[in-house]
Amino acid sequence: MSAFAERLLAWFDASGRHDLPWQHPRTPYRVWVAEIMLQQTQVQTAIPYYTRFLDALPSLPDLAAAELDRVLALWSGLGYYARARNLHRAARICVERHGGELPRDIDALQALPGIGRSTAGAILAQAHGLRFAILDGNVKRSLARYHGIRGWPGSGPVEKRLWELSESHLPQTRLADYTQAVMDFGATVCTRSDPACVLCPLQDDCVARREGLVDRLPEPKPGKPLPERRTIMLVLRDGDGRLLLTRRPPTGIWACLWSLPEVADHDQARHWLARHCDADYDHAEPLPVFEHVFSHFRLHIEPMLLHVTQTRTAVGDNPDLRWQPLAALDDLGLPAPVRKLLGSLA
DNA sequence: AAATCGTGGAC
DNA sequence: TGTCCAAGATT
Repeated sequence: MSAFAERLLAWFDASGRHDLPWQHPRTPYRVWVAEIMLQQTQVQTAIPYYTRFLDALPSLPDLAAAELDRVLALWSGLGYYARARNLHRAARICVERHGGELPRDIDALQALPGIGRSTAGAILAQAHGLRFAILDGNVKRSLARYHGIRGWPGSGPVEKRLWELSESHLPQTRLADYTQAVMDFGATVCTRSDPACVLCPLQDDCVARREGLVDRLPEPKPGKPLPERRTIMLVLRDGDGRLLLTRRPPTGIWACLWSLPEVADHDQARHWLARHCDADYDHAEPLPVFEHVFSHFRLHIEPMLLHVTQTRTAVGDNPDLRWQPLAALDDLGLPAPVRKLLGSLA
């Protein structure tokens, strides 16, 4: 076994995390949901969502049988909602083609929507003890430092090299513990800023440590300026404390979530109101403008509050439009800033 | 290969 | 405050 794996396993036994929710019991379904939920998401952020999700949908068949709206409601606030849609779709595929279980075959696993190479490896190693590597942000950072790898880890050639290194360190046994160990190590010792090199079990062989490059590796992603966009959100309220929501299209930002009607300008707002509820836009009350920042653009949101009486006209028989009681917003998947905005109305 | 896809933590 | 980026995948 490589010194890398041997020392990490010893470190894990003494200092790793052994009480994370998905470790007890460590079933394939529970590991799978955790791995998807933890993509691009910190452990601390995911845990409350995870416990709520497993409480509501404790098994894969439960997930497959659930409505997508319910799954998105459980995911609401976590972001990257394609993860929830793919999780739901993959569960139904498992019920149809794999006997209601997650396949153990790496190719069948990776063929499921939302499961890439690293997530497939993490599931097989943690749930079944199989000998597959992972390459998440923790492992990329740790290996870039340990081996002194230059370049941004997200670039093609560097990522290819890191995959080779990750596989080269795999032990022959204890794959579940080892996989948890490398992630714990990156999250708690070999951290992005101010890593605990003094406590590091790998410090004697770490190239970055030896050459004084710890704070320069891994190299950062080339930055780009954030484009700015603006939108007007219509907050339509009826006399019974209900709000008019619209289901967003199946592609693009916040796909399939329920949100407020959006228009580009005040002229479009008048047209929208004339078509749906004949409310008087001149009586609209501008609420405070606020910003919401995505990974790839910044959105300026201008909410306009209106009181509506012609509620029947507004909905018609459009299934993507509904009046939702303020007290029942938890039943639907809403974008985080929309949930916050509507929550402050009460 | 580069864009797209959320939100919040941490410095 | 702005900036980076976190248990990445998909197109």
